[in-house]
Amino acid sequence: MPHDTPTPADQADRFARAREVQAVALLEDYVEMIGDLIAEMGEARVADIAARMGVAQPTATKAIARLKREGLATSRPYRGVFLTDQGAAMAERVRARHRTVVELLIAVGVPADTAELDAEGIEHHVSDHTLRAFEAFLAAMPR
Amino acid sequence: MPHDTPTPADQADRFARAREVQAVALLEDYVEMIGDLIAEMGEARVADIAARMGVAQPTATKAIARLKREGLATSRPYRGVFLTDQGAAMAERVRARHRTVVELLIAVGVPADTAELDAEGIEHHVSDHTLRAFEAFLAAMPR
DNA sequence: CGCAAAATATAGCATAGGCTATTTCTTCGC
DNA sequence: GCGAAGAAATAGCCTATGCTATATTTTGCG
Ligand SMILES: [Mn+2]
Ligand SMILES: [Mn+2]
Ligand SMILES: [Mn+2]
Ligand SMILES: [Mn+2]
Repeated sequence: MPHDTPTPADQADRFARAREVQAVALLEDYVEMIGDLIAEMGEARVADIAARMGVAQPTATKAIARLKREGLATSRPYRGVFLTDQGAAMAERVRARHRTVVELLIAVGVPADTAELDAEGIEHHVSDHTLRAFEAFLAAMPR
Repeated sequence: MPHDTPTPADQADRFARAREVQAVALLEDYVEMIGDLIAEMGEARVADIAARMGVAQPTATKAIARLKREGLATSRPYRGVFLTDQGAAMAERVRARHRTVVELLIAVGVPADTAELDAEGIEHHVSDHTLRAFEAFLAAMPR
């Protein structure tokens, strides 16, 4: 039977899932980037975080407050930001997924710069199941 | 030169792009779905829109107000919702992209139901450039 | 018809995520 | 060591997107 129309409830579930993903996407991006900053510069300062996210400094401060609230980061006033074990684990996972998504896009013919641009949004919606499929596809690639 | 680290400004632009995409994603989903409802049922009622989006009815009403504000839909109180030419054109585009994304996912080995689930979020971040690459990849497929 | 039920709109509330302007703290150079 | 500059925090504002509770309008039926 070729592509049934999904039931309204099915479709509602899909949209709900997309909304949930969206709610954590920002946290994922911050955590990944804070990890990068610590790796590159030894510390993650609010000003650098804001610059890389392309937001105003108070916006970054507010996001960091949320990271702390959710147990992903720590910080003390006027000091840098650090990842908790949980935050570091998320950063690791998110970074690996980001790489895989970019590679998959390139593998199907997307130019590298476009792949990077689109991956920044796409990555958050790639489920574990899909990620494994991407990995298998890349592993099976000629070249 | 293998994958330079992007400059902070480059990365900021990528995040900014992802934020812009996100701002129109909801409109795209509503417009596509309103188009579906009109095609299937002859009209799009607020209650059906809310049910398919998986949100409360006032949430749908509010989203419809935004569609109207942005020139994508029309409606009169207590009557159904209609798409403007602009809204119908967006629905068409979004529906085609949705299909292509699902097909691409399936083509690289993602199970159909997972593909549908992930595509609902992914689609919005697929640029025209990437979409064309997907189409080319699918066209070149054996089978 | 005429009224109850269903559909829709409205009111009012919350959170996330943006912003600018201002205050407060830290750092650094003299 | 002190004062200016720089960094971070805070205050206060806005919009988008959710929600529940309630009012209003339309519809269908006896
Ligand atoms: Mn991202
Ligand atoms: Mn990323
Ligand atoms: Mn969607
Ligand atoms: Mn869609």
